[in-house]
Formats: sequence, C-alpha cells, structure tokens
Amino acid sequence: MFDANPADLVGTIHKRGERGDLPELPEVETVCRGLAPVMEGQIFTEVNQNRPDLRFPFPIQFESRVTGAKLKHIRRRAKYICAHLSTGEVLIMHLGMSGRFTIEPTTGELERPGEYVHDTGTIPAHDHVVFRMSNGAVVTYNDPRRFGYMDLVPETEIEHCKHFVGMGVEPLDNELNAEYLASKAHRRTTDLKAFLLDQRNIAGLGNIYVCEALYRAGLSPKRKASCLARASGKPTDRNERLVPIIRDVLNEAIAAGGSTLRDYAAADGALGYFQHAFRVYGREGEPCATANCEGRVRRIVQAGRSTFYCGRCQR
DNA sequence: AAGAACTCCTGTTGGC
DNA sequence: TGCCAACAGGAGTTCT
Repeated sequence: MFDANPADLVGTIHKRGERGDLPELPEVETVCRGLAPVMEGQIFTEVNQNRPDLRFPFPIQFESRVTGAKLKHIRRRAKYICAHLSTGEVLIMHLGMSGRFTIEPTTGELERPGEYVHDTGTIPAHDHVVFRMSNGAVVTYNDPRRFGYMDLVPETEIEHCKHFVGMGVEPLDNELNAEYLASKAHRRTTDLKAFLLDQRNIAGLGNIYVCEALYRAGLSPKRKASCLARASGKPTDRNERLVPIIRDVLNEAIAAGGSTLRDYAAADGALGYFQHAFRVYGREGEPCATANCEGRVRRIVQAGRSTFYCGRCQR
C-alpha cells in the first residue's frame, strides 16, 4: 500500500488475513512500543482526517487540536493507546478489530510538505488518519472495519473520562491478584468466560487470551464466575492458580510481539507470530495439546463469541 | 442491578 | 464460477 519497507511496518503482530489478526492487549502494547521511538518528542506538523467518523465521530476540530502539539509520552491503558500532548490533552486511540498503524519514514524526497499524495493521487482504502511528524515520519492509521476510534480528553480528567471510568485493573499490575478477583466474582452467576472478558473486572483481556488462560488453568469456560470466590469471599485455589497464568499468557505474547518488532527491524521478513503458541484458540477439532489427554478442542459460543476449550481437561 | 442480546463494520471463507 | 450467508469480535447500548 505505502510501498513501505517492511522494517517500518508496525501493527498488530500477525500477518494480515491470518487467524489471530486481532489487536488485544499484547498487540496494543507492541504497537505502543513501535510508535514510541518514532513519535515521542516530535511535533505533529500535519494531521489529515479522511472521514468524519470511525466507529464514533472524531472529536470536534480534531485536526487543529492535534496539529502543532508535541507528543510528550505514549502509553497503553487496557486496549487503548494514550498519546499525551503538550496541549494538555490526551489523544486516545483504540484499534478496534482491524486497526493498524503504518510508519513511513520520510527522508524528504518522497513527500511534498503539506500534501498527502500517493502515486494514484487518491487516498488508499481505509487510511483514515495520517499524522505527519516533525522528524519526517508519516504515521497512518488504517482500519477496514472501522471498529476503532479516536478521542481527545483533558489530561487532568483522563482517569475519569468515559473510556476509563469503572474500568478494572491492569492484568500485568500487582492490582490483579486473587483477592481482587474474588471480590469481583463473589456470587456472580455469569459464565467465567464472560466474567474475564468484562473490562470492568480486568482491563484489556480479550477473547484469545481468556481462552488460552482458561485452558492452561484447566478451568471450564462454562463455570460460573463465583467459582473464583468462597462463600466467605476469600479466593479459591483455582483463583490463585488462574491469576499468574493470565499474566504469563499476556507476557509471553508481549515478548513474541517484541521479537516481531525486532524481526521487522531486521527486515528479514521472518515474523515470530504468537499465534503459533495458541493451544486452543482457532483449533476446533484438533487434539488437545495436553500430554495424555485424549480430548479434542471444542468450539462453543458464549456471549456471542467463540470459545475454544478442551472439555476433557478443563473442568 | 445483573446479565443477556443486539449493534456497528467489511474482508474472508465455506457451502451450494 | 459465482453468489450469498456466516463469521471474526470490542465495547456501547438497549432490553429483560
């Protein structure tokens, strides 16, 4: 699309079109780490918003509120990317289902300043936002399904803004522990799967990693969430088991994403996809990966989402 | 108030 | 071969 060098592609860590092509917490973390060295400390010299909305309308005067600002710091919160601007606002970006960023480093000879020109003279399909930075980099947001969105929120209100208010703990922080989960799950009758997907409980867990964590923990996704808490409200053993597994699954994926970025930087085209480590997700009908387990991976639908699990070793 | 259902979107896939 | 339905799913909204 951009004829960009593979070394400059950042995005979700999977090949387009391959299963697992979904931005969950590890992928968002990877995108943040890819954007940071290119954008932090730079000034937005130009912003092009190519349509009035993504999933939601852009904030009013989006282009002019970002243009001229310096990007002080970029970080992840749950599945959101937060770019803190010198204007006192935070540019919040969500990748939705299919959002990705492309970075085109410009040495200056390709682009005419102030103009977004492609060899066809038209805007490539689904390139919805183009950021031009003071170091010459062109950062493009592309999102075919437009489930993503962007917003601008005052930095002083960031933790209380509509995106983050009521949101649960970060799964990689110490705030996520068995006592916390037990307090949230106590007497809850919803499915364990749906409970873990609920961002009000844990912020940033998505379908893939919930499936993988439950598999590793040997817990059935059909259990009730209340199985994580005793009648007294104290954590159960399976809760104590699950918490470190959630962290492990996410940390492994982030490590795989980091190695993917390094592979891009090496421009060798060999990508380390974490999806190769998926043990149940997308493996309907395949033999269970657990040693000596004769089961096969099953797929059911919970809360409108596919759940993959082994009915034999997940109880 | 909790929980479930519905909605948005479009590229890909599978069945006939 | 071509067409159409099903599917992917985060998260906001709307119901029961």
